This record gives sequence, structure tokens and C-alpha cells, in this order.
Amino acid sequence: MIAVTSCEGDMEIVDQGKYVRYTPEQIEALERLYHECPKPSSLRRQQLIRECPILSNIEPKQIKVWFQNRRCREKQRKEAARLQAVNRKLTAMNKLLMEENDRLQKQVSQLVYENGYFRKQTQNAALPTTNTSCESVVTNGQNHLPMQHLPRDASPAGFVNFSFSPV
Amino acid sequence: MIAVTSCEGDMEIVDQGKYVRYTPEQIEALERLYHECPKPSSLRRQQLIRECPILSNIEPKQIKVWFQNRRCREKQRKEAARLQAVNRKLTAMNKLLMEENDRLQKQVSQLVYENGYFRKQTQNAALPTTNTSCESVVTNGQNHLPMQHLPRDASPAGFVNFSFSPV
DNA sequence: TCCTAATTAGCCGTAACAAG
DNA sequence: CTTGTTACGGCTAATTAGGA
Repeated sequence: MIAVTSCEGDMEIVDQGKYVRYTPEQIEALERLYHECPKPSSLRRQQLIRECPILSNIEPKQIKVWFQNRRCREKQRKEAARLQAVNRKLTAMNKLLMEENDRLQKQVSQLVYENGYFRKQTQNAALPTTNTSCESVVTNGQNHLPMQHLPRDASPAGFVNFSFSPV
Repeated sequence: MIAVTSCEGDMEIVDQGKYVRYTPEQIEALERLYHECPKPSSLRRQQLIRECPILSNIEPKQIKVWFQNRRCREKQRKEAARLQAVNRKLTAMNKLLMEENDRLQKQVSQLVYENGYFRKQTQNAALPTTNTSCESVVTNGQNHLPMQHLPRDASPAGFVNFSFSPV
């Protein structure tokens, strides 16, 4: 209770009722100290209060709590930032992969086309060939495709409609 | 003021010095009400207190604050979950794209190989050809590659060392 | 009518505390 | 200690009252 008036005024609340906001100067000092050492010992905390006149009116317990909350906040923010960063990275990588995929698709198309052309040439001009078959020459276990239905639509699985918002 | 004893016991604190944890029953009731309406009006909140005897010892202001905090928590959790979901989606998509890329790379390799073979056949067996050039036949503005340095390393940009942790 | 001061309500950040 | 919860100060947007 104790309504504590309200806005306006520099009321030195003093009375340890509860809930005070530290001044910007105090925050600045605390942040600096936190940057030096995010997890000071109890002893170290007492030193800080003595060394820093700005913090002299803050109780040791409050200092302790402040560092606790500060660590917690940092952790949360770091995790959020990390997720955002990973997202950006993955999005960027996706873009690259899509472009590369596109490029390769085009390349395959062209190669298939040229291949068909050459195949025709070979067929027409060189019937007496030493080739064992008119089909695929090298078969390294994969891609046993008959070479005739490739010209387009070389996509394998279905990742067509991946909404995927920009984070 | 008002130390409020501490742990243990079912102390009916009553005196609203500060900081009380609501009982599981109260939480349950509040959660249920929240599920029905996450943002009740001031009037509605007063109704709730009257209707629900479990909440009768909680002040209107506290109810208001509870709903406020509850919304805040939900928001944070939803955002975190969303990021996680997007991350999973992107990671899965990346995997698919990588596989597809790999497949296309292999396909290009094979096609280039076959192409070379056919090209050689054509050259050897059919010198008197109507072909205008021994180089690329179709040139659709893109992929003006000389066809000789493709066999491997068809990667364009540098996405080699993308650490990319699994979320 | 439009504008401006005052009140109101919600959200954000954070202090303080409890539980684990 | 960390994590989660209660509570509050302060900012901002939305609403309203009163005066030019």
C-alpha cells in the first residue's frame, strides 16, 4: 500500500517500500560493471558499492538481484538474437541454393538438348560404330534415366509451395 | 513493510503487502477465463471476481495485471515457437535443396561426359558435317560455357563453409 | 469544426521475490 | 545460481472534454 503519490517530483522515496527505478547514471555504472564481470561474488559486490558512490544508496541485496536479472535478460536476448541470426543465414543459404538449383536446371536442359543433337548426329552419320549401345554410355549406378524425357521438369520431390516468410 | 513470513504454511496473507503467489486453483481459474477471453474489459473483470469465489480475495487491479502479464507471456512464447518452426522449415528445405543440388551436379557431370563422348564420335566419324562449328550448338544467351572445364566444380559462389547449427 | 489538454488503457521493461 | 511470476514505472495510442 502507500500510494506514493505518483508522477512528478523527485521524491526521494527512501522508504524502502519497494520497486524503485534506478537512475540512468546508476544503470550506466551497473552496466559497465556488468560488462567487466557479469557474475561478481558477494564480496566483490560489496566492493562495488563502496567504490562507486553512485551506487551507495542501493542495498547489497538489490545489487545482487540486479545482476541476476541482468544475466537473465542477456540470456533471453542472446537466444532470440541467435535464432534470428540462424534464420537469416538459412534464408540466405536457401536463396543461394535456389539460384544454384535454377542454374543447374538450365544447364541440364541445355546439355540434354545438345546431347540429343549429338546423338542424332552420331546416329545419322556413323552407323558403323563401336559403341555397345545407343543408350547411356556411362552408368555410375545413379541416374539411369532414358535420356528422352528430361528436357524439362527435372524436379524430383515436391518442394513447390514452401511459403517461407522472410523471417 | 510486512515481512510476510515466508515459505511453508498456508498463511492467508490477506494483507496485500506485496508479492503473493496465486494458488494453483486460482491459476487454473484464471487460465480458464483467459482461454475464454484473453482481454476482458474492466467491467468484465469485476464480474469475474464476483462470479468466481476462488478469485474473490484478489483485487481488481491484480486481476488486471495478471491478464496483462499473461498476454505478455503468451506473446513471447508464441514468437519463440514461431521462430523455431520457421527454423525447422528452413532447415528441412535446405536439406532438400542440397540433395537436389547434389543430384543435379551428378546429372550435369554425366551429361557432360556423354556429351564429350558424342562430340568425339561426331568429330571422328562425320567430318563432312553441316554443323557450323565444333563448339556449342545452341546458345540461348546463357551458359556460354566452353564445355571443357565443367567436369567438376560447377559450384558458382562460395557457400562452402556454412557452419549452420541444427537450430 | 478543429484543436489541444487531460484522462484512460495497454504494452514494455524491469525490480523484486519464490521455487527448484 | 537459474527460472518463472507478481507488480510497478513510464511510454504511447486512443478517447474525451473544453475553448478558440
